[in-house]
Amino acid sequence: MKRTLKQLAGDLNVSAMTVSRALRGDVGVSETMRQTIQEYAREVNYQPNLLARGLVMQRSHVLGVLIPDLSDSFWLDAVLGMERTVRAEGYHILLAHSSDTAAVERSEIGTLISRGVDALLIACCAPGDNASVLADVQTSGIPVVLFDRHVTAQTFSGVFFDDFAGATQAVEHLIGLGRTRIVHLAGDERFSTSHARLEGYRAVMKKADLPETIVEAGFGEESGFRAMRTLLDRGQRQFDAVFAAHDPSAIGALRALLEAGVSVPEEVALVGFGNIRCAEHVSVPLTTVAQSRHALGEALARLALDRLHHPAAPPTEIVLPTQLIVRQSCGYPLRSESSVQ
Amino acid sequence: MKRTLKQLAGDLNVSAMTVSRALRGDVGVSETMRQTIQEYAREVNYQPNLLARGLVMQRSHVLGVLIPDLSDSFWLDAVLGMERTVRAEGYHILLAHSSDTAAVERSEIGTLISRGVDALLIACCAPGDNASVLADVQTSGIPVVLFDRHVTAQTFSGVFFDDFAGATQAVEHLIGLGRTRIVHLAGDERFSTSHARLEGYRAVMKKADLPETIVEAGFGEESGFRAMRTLLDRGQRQFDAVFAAHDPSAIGALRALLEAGVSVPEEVALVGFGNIRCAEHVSVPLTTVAQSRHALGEALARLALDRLHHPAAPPTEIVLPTQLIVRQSCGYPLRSESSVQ
DNA sequence: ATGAAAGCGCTAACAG
DNA sequence: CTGTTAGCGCTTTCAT
Repeated sequence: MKRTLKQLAGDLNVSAMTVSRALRGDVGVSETMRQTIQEYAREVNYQPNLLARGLVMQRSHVLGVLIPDLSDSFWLDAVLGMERTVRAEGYHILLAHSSDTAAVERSEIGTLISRGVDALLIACCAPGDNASVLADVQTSGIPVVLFDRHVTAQTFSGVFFDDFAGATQAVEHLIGLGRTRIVHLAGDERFSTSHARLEGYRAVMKKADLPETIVEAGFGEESGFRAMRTLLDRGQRQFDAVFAAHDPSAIGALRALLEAGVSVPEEVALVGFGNIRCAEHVSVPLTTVAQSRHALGEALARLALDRLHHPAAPPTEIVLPTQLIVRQSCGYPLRSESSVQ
Repeated sequence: MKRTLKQLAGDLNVSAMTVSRALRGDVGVSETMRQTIQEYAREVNYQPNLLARGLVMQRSHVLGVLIPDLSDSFWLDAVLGMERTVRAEGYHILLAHSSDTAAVERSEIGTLISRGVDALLIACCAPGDNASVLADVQTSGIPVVLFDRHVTAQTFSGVFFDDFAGATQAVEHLIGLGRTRIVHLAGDERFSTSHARLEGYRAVMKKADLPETIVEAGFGEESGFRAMRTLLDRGQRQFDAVFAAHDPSAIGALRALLEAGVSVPEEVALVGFGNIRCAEHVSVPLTTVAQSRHALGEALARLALDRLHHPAAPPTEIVLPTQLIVRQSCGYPLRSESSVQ
């Protein structure tokens, strides 16, 4: 049976207010009374109704997190970081996902607001379409903080990786290993991350006075595979290295290369971006640019909580560094990672 | 500014009730009135307060899902299946995770209840410790449905895979390929899944009159690696096949085998369980027992919704089949999977 | 230190 | 078809 505060009060012959105060550790209750009430509450396994509390307090202690895709561990790892951070402060996370669809994103934003979230933490899948919606939310008094993907049309607070620097690091590494004809498998340019990685590649190639080859290769393994097949089908191979904007497309490209009899890294060096779990397991362990997803989540959660307490603070962007993880696919001297010790 | 029903009513000079009815498409509102109200609501971007609605209706249209671990894509895929299924019926999911800790699990159950979830969908991480808590929840009128892991002490409704049959399939396949000295890398026996897989192995081995070798190898890659190292360190190798209760431990074992110079599948055949994403990417693509995670989620969601509408229905267990995915690690004639088309 | 009254935003039940 | 009253479970404010 679900018990209410009033029932407890009735059982103990005190007022609901006294029970409420005792249970929350509020002042104005005698020590003995508090003891009695808390003990009884535990005994009957009383659970406060947080909907009711949220209604009257106008604060649910729930943060709404909206990500593009539940099946991408990148987002989940970030959410895990947020979760750990906010749990310590008594907040919970209501997780929603947009399936990378602008309309769904809009409707999910609405639902989260409806459910009374205190702030909205969002990796926006449709920066173009939904910027104004986010602005509305912000205006209505609910803090909005962005992560990983920028929304250019407006200024929001957020936490992002230095995708540009990560890309330059990767490409410079390839050049340092003597590669000169480097292809970039670009992601979807509508996302700031893909765009920044592309720009990083271009900046380094330009500075080194090397010719740029850019192929749109999306996010996935299949599109990476197809992009590489297209490149290979052009006849005489005209590249000795590949920098992919996303690990899955790097892995797809790797498969296409190996199937075509091209040796990696001897003939073609390969670097990805993201350090997904499979990256170290694929047939040629993948060199890649790693991002600390937990750090992303933690920083974002802190930013959101800060905005909750200081709603008037100016928009703040936090930029997190990336790290190049060198494995075999880029042509480093071969050494087994797991043979350490 | 967040608007309320009453404000809308004031703006339009009608009663709150009329607005409420119009917005929910309830009967008893003239067509023109409905039009006017809906239009105005859209214009001012009204979002109903679902906390308030939930409070009065005693039904939040939120299902609480509790999983052991957010970073395991197995659970997330199942949640995705649930999400798709319940969204169509206007329900949302409040996701919580226990970090595989009994105490956290208990407290999360409490929080979910506090947040007014209509049902609890749980993959219990501590079947022993928390069975009574779940029973209490059930008694309090909130349907409890289990998934993947059984809780033996009580009878609950739930959806499970046929782990026993999956294991027999795997072991029989190895025997069919001529292997006779088959080792089982067992998971944690406290979980019904690990236990069922072990029993499946034992049943087949017993029936075939083959000697059993069982090694505890936990869930992870590292523990699988160590278990295999221990086996190999015993000197003369005494097995020609390995059936691991979990893919990660199979992958760890694979690494140990290859590092020790044992060829897979020639000298030792290997079968895992779970078909994790990396399974097909590892250096020797892994034969494994696959589970349809989305099917799990969908079946569970349906079961939960059904229990919501028929609270008195007797406990029902749904058992889902598994499927053996044959790749190279078990010694099937080598053929590239990806060369199709 | 304790209690009574009022109301958060919404809907069920009844009235007109 | 529309409005009024009451109350979901809780907390704030003001009494006592």
